[in-house]
Amino acid sequence: MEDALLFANFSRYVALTENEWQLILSKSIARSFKRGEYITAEGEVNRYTNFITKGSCRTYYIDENGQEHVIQLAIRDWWIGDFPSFITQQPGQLYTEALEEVETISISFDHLQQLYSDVPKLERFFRLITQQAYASFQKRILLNMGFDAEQRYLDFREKYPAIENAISQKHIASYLGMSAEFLSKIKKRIHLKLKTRKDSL
Amino acid sequence: MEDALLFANFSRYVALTENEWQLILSKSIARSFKRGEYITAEGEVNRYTNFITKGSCRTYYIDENGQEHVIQLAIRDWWIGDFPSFITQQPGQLYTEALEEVETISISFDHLQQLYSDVPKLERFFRLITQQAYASFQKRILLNMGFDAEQRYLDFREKYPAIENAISQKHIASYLGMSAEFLSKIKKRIHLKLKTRKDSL
DNA sequence: CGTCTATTTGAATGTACTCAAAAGCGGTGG
DNA sequence: CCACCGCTTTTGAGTACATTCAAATAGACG
Repeated sequence: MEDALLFANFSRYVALTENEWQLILSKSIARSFKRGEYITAEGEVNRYTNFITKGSCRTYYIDENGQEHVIQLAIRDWWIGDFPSFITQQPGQLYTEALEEVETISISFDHLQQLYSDVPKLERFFRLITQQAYASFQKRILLNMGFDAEQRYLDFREKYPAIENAISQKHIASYLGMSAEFLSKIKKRIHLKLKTRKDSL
Repeated sequence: MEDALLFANFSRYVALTENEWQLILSKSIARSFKRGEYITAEGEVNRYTNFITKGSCRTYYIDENGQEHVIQLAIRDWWIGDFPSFITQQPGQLYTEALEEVETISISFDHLQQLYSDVPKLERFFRLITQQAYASFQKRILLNMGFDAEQRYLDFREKYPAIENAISQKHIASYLGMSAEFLSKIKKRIHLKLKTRKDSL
């Protein structure tokens, strides 16, 4: 039913023929996860690349002190998973948790390799979205190094308003590399600034 | 002369025929840079993807306060450039500086697009190395969030001993997201720890 | 409605930074 | 061959941004 969303996603980079699209569909499966269930888990091989058609997830890892760190947040129309594990087909380090009822269209590693051969455009598609993801990771590193917590939050809010509404501040704070308490303090500070500005007008 | 190094680099992921290899070579050019010259610069479109055959570089950006932040360090047998600018062919934000005499084998964006069509294996190669680079960026974000400055330095030293010898501590500190002074203090602290441990044996 | 989790707030603390100055190192020219 | 210059590294003192811990409040879900 949500196939159209996936088709539109592909169409941003490649023009698939009806045959190619049907071939891809025939190798795809629908999966669904309840709130709190895991799409990937530490120590397990991530066998699927997952396109979210409904719900939201967070991908995180747990450091040696038991602390969770959110690597990625994702909502409808995004691809999600433990990418390093998927491409190497080795056990991964990341958990991907459904933050609510989640539905995906997923392609297994083996099917994807087949599809790369049968539908070369798909190889192009994944090269392009990986390059995009790489570029945005680079921007994120850049952002984490050059900017303080408040600026990082403002940038995030501007870039992903849809995520800010869908996902709890706790996870957003972790994604932004700060404590939940500190994010709360930042938001207060920003409110005060805006109010002060209005008062002085 | 250093073509063999590039061929070996390709061979890590794809098996090229002699014809394919010659085709790639015919679209490649050798470039060289003196110490201090720029391979990419802010505001310019990065027209080439560059494979380093000699020397070392750093890729950095300058934030709004005029501070430099090293995104990437690279030596012989690595690919370098302003990736986001290259893939979009839009003006970039990054400087790539030759830290000493540097030689590269470079392929222009246009030639590369042609080669993707003529040599599908090349599209596979770049998909694979981009995925690798993506995965390593992910690890870097993970590392920056979960670990303090000392642990990040120790991890770096273990992972890239060749780079630690080739490139000044100042740039390494920047790459690791800390001030040069602080890296110096960390190194002293590590020495003291080792000495103390020896003394107590 | 009650419980469980998320968010807010405050106080004390710490990690890493800035600034300034001294010491080390490498290259260049007299 | 040595002296000087510029750049990198080291060291110390003071500071700031962000954290941890604890407690109170608010919100979500059954």
